Amino acid sequence: MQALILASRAFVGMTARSLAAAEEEVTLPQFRTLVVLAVRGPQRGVDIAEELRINPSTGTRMLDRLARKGLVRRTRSASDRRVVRLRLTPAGQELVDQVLTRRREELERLVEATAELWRPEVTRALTAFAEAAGEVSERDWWLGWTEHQDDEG
Amino acid sequence: MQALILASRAFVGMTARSLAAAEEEVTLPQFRTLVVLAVRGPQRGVDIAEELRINPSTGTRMLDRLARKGLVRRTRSASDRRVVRLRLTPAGQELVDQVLTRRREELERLVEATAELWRPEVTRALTAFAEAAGEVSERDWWLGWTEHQDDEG
DNA sequence: ACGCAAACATTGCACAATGCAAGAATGGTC
DNA sequence: GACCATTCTTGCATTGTGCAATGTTTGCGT
Repeated sequence: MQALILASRAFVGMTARSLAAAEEEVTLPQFRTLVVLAVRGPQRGVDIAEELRINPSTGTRMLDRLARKGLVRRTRSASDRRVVRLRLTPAGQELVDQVLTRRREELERLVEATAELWRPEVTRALTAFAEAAGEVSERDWWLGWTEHQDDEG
Repeated sequence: MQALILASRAFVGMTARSLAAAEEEVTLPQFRTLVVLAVRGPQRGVDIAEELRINPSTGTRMLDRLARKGLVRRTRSASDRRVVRLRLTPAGQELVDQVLTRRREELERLVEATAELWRPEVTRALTAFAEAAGEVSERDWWLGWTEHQDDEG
């Protein structure tokens, strides 16, 4: 169990490091917003807010900031003029791509370095543990980190 | 590797749930501050700030709020009148105790439920993984969660 | 003893993130 | 057409955050 805690921590640390690249351009909540748009495609404001579990008003202002930075674009829907359609600009897409690519590379490197560890009995044990520990939703998972999930020190 | 991701997620979800009890009284950063005081004992403001990796000014105001809630107490040091000594009030101590106790119980329940999983080869694999993934500092670990590390959905 | 630099806490300022409540615009229904 | 629901936005309040400046105190060197 202690070993699992250690391993979880290491895994999380790696995820946090792969995010560091983006933190000069956007904050973590802003990046999460971008990821929603990258993963789900153009969305309505209300859908983004729901996805991120934030109040729509918070979403509006988050998107204000992202639009100001040139990372998302707002367009009023013609079919339903209440809704605002949000989508990534090329710059926003690129930012997300960079982080996701980096993360994937880190993960691949790690998989390669530890391939021999993942024997069936190990993965069986982890899966059983996950079941015993209970369910956590798929979404939100890797997005839910604070800036302070870092190393140093 | 996928299994480890799952297990990590489950573990984190459990941690987040054990924090939920406190979230009606204090925010997560506030709770982290309380934990520092609980774990390290009475501290100077500057030490708390360093421990939490925040600016001292942020710490001052965080402690303002906690003092207003009656969870910490400030006393000017007599030996060095520059420093302010912070310590938990009984209410603050109790709040931390509640959460930590709950977390410990959850962990014990989980250990018990999964005891047979933790064979030597499993823990060996996890430890090796942690080493390969790189180091993350001991402190900050379980404190570094946002409120959004929840389930539902 | 004096002065000066360092240490510590705080305050001022700016900004991001957040929720609730209210409002404006639009769409759909009866 | 009246009414209600949906969608977004704005106003207001609060927390969390950092940087810069300030005030107080300490310690050191001369």
